[in-house]
Amino acid sequence: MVESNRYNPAEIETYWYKQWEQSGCFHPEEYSGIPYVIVIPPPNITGYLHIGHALNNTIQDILIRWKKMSGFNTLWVPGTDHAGIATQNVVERELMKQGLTREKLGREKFLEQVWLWREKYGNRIIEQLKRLGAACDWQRLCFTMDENFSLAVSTVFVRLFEKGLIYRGTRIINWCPRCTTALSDEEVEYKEENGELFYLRYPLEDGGFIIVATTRPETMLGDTAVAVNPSDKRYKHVIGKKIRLPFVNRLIPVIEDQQVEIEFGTGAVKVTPSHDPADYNIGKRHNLPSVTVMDEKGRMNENAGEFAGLDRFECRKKIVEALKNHNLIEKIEPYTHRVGHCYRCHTVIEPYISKQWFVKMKELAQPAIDVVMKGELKFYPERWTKNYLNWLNNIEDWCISRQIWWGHRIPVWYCENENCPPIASIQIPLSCPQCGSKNLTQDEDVLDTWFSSWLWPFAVFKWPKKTKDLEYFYPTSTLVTAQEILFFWVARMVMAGFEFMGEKPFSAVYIHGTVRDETGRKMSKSLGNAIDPLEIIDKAGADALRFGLISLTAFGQDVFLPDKFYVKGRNFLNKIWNSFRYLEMVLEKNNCRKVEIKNVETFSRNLQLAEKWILAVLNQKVKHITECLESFRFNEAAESLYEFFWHQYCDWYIEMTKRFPENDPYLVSNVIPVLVYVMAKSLQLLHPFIPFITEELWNRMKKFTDISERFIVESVWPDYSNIFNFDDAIEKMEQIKKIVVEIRDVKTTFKIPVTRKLEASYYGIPELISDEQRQMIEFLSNTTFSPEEKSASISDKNRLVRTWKDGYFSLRVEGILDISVEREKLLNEKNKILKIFEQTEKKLSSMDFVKRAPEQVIEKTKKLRDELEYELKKIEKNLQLLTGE
RNA sequence: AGGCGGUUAGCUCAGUCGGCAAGAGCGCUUCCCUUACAAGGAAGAGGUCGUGGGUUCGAUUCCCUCACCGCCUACCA
Repeated sequence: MVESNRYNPAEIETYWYKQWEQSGCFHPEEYSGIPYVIVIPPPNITGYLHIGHALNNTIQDILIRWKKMSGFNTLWVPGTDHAGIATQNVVERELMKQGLTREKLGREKFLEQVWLWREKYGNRIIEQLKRLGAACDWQRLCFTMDENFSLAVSTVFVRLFEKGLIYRGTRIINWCPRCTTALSDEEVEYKEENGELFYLRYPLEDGGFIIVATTRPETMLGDTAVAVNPSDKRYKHVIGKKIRLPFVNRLIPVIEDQQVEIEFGTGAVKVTPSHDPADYNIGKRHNLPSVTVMDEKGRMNENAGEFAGLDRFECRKKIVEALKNHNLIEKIEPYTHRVGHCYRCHTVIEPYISKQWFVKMKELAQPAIDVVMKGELKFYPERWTKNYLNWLNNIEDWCISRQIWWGHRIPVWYCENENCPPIASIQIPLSCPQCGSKNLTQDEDVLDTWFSSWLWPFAVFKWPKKTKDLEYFYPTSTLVTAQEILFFWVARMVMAGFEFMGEKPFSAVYIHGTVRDETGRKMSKSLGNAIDPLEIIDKAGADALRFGLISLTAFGQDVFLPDKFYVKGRNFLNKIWNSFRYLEMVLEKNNCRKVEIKNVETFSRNLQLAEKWILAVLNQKVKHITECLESFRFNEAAESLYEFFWHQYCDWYIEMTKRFPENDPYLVSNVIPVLVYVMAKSLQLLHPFIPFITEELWNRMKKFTDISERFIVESVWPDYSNIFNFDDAIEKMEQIKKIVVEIRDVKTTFKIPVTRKLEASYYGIPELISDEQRQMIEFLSNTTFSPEEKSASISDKNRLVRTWKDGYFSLRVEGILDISVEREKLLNEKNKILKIFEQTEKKLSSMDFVKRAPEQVIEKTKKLRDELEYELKKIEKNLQLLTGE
């Protein structure tokens, strides 16, 4: 063998990916057959491939490759998301290094910079997906800011606007003072924080105090009331009285509101309609004025009097100080509470009153609820259904305007005449339909990025154009995603699918787990706990990464990745590689030119036991693997294949075939074809999981087989076949394996190297009667067997006897045997089995059990009892033989 | 506060309909560089399946309690 005995993935992976891409084998052009379609959850253009992407895309790749091999016309549409806020932040940071800001540049120049950045880095993650092996159709690569996609976005906006489902309104929304934009409710992340609860003494106009509790004393400057619960007796006497608000000297009333909790704090709450969503509601109910005390950057504004100009947190300190000086703080308690943060920059969110665009969601949500209720759209695992429905049933309107520049500009124009209604239009309107004025200005804001991604499953096919792609590939089949974007994205896609296509966007949603580190935290760069998948690809190859990831990730379960998780995959690849080298060697030694594996008939006649056995086991695997894939149990499939290939095919079958001399007729006519056939089928079954090595080896097989497909992914997925239904062969082989293990065990017990050939004789062992079986046992246990006529005699220093069924075998050993080792071992074994035996006996002697348990179980238990009994007898006998007792 | 998930070998995880003598990989012990593979081979050790109840002939599996870990929803300032 010239080639390395270690598998080196680097070159092979690069080579094959290029071949796949150039051949266009992932690019369906025909609109025939049954389509199987996946749209990728589009990663951000700012993104790097992280381990979560690796898992997400490996799963999609497995599905696509398996379905393609199963005869579907498969399509996996890739693409990226423009990620408005995230991308704008990244580019702004770049600019900052040059001392520039977007304001200095101006909108147009700034957007030029973003596009430049996008050209340069926006496809970084796409290239990384290729390294993972993703079978995407790159010719259909899509970007949410493509011309077509933008058309889809404005079309959707205008349609919803005209339908009255989009409106503009002044409301309290989530505001990020760092990104200076509004956010939707979903874009706020709540984190538990250790803060303080301040008890403030608010002076009543006519003397005395009322004490209110707050976590945000700086907002007091915007207070317009103090509220108490109407049934709170403590405060009955102050209702309607006025409070002189410190620092700003405003007179504010004490009011009653049901919403106030009597139990919390002092039972009296300060009301700041401008800076708290709950207070906003109280304000609305009582017609309270709103006083905004901060600007868009989170700094105190002119309404904050002496505190104007201070940052909100700075102001908090200052105001607490000032309150203390005026003896207006009753007490301060430590307090943990949940604080909202911007999901893009993690700045503390400020509830803020502003004019924004909203989508009315209730009506849109209904079909998305119905389709799941009817079972026409299913979640795997099923439990997500509840989360999904719960969110949709309690849905709030969606704030879609963002005060940033990067994104789809809101397709609305305002007439110079303020009395004219806003004009929503796909094209730039030339004049105001109301007054005819040509002086129109477009809304400054852009749309939430998710307002484009919710159109993904049909916009990728160029909707609203009526394309062939759209007609044939929509609706898609399976969506593979993580739980984090169930609301952000999945639910909204379902709504959009019904609203604009009149049909669900996919019928199955597989939600996989989140990859976490060993402490249970999400892997993320900022935490510094991330495993970089690219590093692993460099080190061990994408196949190793994929295999490790998949075999550790159970159905919908989160996974804590240990840092060496890829080792299993790496070692497995090496095993496959070397077993293949062995095959090549055997073929060469036996001058095999062409093995016909396509026509099973050619080699499946007159098979001996071992060949029947491995084919039968393979046959069972084929069925099992397919079932696993159908139910998203990828880890089980991967594990099962691993076990079969390594521990059945390599450990036993290949080893067995080594007993034949070169050019043995049966070896050439049957064994080698079976070896090659099982290899080929295994490669196919493994291909969705580890595409690169299987492609390489598949192609190498063309030299000596009738394999002709260009790529393994174009071959046909193995099918269960009745021809290989050799159940009895499986049973017989298990017996043979047992004898071999028994003999090896004797060798190990006495520290005899496996390599040392032992002479042995036997009596009354049925497995040793057939030539084939005897040869296998002799070969695998490295012994020579000759029959004995008489019954067993006692073990002695040169001979060790072990019973087997009604017979025995005895091994001749040179040198001294330490009988005590064997004795101890047997005694231990005996104790262990005795316990289980007694349990089983007890079970069987119980009337209840015999009466109520199903027949099968009773049979099984009896069989177990008999087996244990036999084992015990065997050990007893072995002990006797050993000691002569 | 509610909902969901988890708790199985030293570590990371499997375990479908209740019927196992409870599995894997890594790690560990002993022996072996046997011409496919030391990223390997052979033989092993290691678990009262988080706690306490219940249902059942039988529970790691189903039900309830509690404990701890994690996640997701929620306007208690």
